[in-house]
Amino acid sequence: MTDHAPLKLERFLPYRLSILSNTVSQAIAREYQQEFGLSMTEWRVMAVLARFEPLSAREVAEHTAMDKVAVSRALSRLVEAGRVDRERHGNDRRRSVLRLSEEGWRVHDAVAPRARNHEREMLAQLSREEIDTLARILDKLAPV
Amino acid sequence: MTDHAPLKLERFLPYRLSILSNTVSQAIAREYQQEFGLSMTEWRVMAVLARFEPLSAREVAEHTAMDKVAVSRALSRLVEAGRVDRERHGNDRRRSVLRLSEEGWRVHDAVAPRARNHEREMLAQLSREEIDTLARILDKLAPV
DNA sequence: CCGTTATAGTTTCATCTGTAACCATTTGCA
DNA sequence: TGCAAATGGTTACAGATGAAACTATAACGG
Repeated sequence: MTDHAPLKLERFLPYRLSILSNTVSQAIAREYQQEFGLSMTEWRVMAVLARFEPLSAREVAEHTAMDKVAVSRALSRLVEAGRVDRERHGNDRRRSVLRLSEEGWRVHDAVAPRARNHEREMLAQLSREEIDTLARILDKLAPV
Repeated sequence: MTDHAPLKLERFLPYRLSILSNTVSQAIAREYQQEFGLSMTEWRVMAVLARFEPLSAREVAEHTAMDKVAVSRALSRLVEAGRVDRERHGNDRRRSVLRLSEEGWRVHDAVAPRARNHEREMLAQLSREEIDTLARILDKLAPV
């Protein structure tokens, strides 16, 4: 047997990050799905529209770090469900002009507090100092 | 306009974690894929076998936090590729007995240092104190 | 023993995701 | 102008993923 130096997966940072992120995202996603029939991607699109509307699909993609195909699909479901209104841009007929509908706002206002709550529960396990450091780490490793 | 209190997605922790994790994982996955035709899941299975072999498929699933379906699929590709040897357990013929093949060890020994390297590059952006705190945070939020 | 229940692993199906190709429209510039 | 290149967005295809059903074997309780 030669010296194979196997990797300790459970100490390997990319692995641990992936586990944590999946655990958290799936817990949240499951809830949105069950109560509002809303996928994670759909929710991200709605959250961005709530903040910056009106936006084009491309702008939604920029804000959400999703690619344009994913955005297009999420939007077609949201428009179908009557949660987003889509118009054509007056000067550039390629662009869409996207806004939350009234129903979209209702869903947003129901989901947003729950989202915050999930984050709060997560952070409640950490000390003040750990929270600050985590924010700093994320700024360094994944600047938005 | 009523008070809609939209969510700041780019400050929302689950979102940021997901971005970071996906960025890191995809960068690594792409490399393994190109050079060894190895998916992330396959690599995880190999890493665990390297450390604990022989294992049954269920044990691999426990160590990797993957579900048994994902493990089964990864294993069938690895066995097919001659990277893992699969036998039946003597006393319990439901179980498989899994080990890296010689070829599997060769791949492992080529990939493991690269994996460590990725981690090192990532950590190089952080201070000693941030690294320690991050480890502590992960222990709290995603105990393995 | 024998029938029920549990376990190991695979297969199936429906959904999701990423990449590339595609269509329509607009822009840039010869 | 008018034609090539760029842009916004959708569609098509291929591979990945998760839940549930299924097969085979083993364990358990009367």
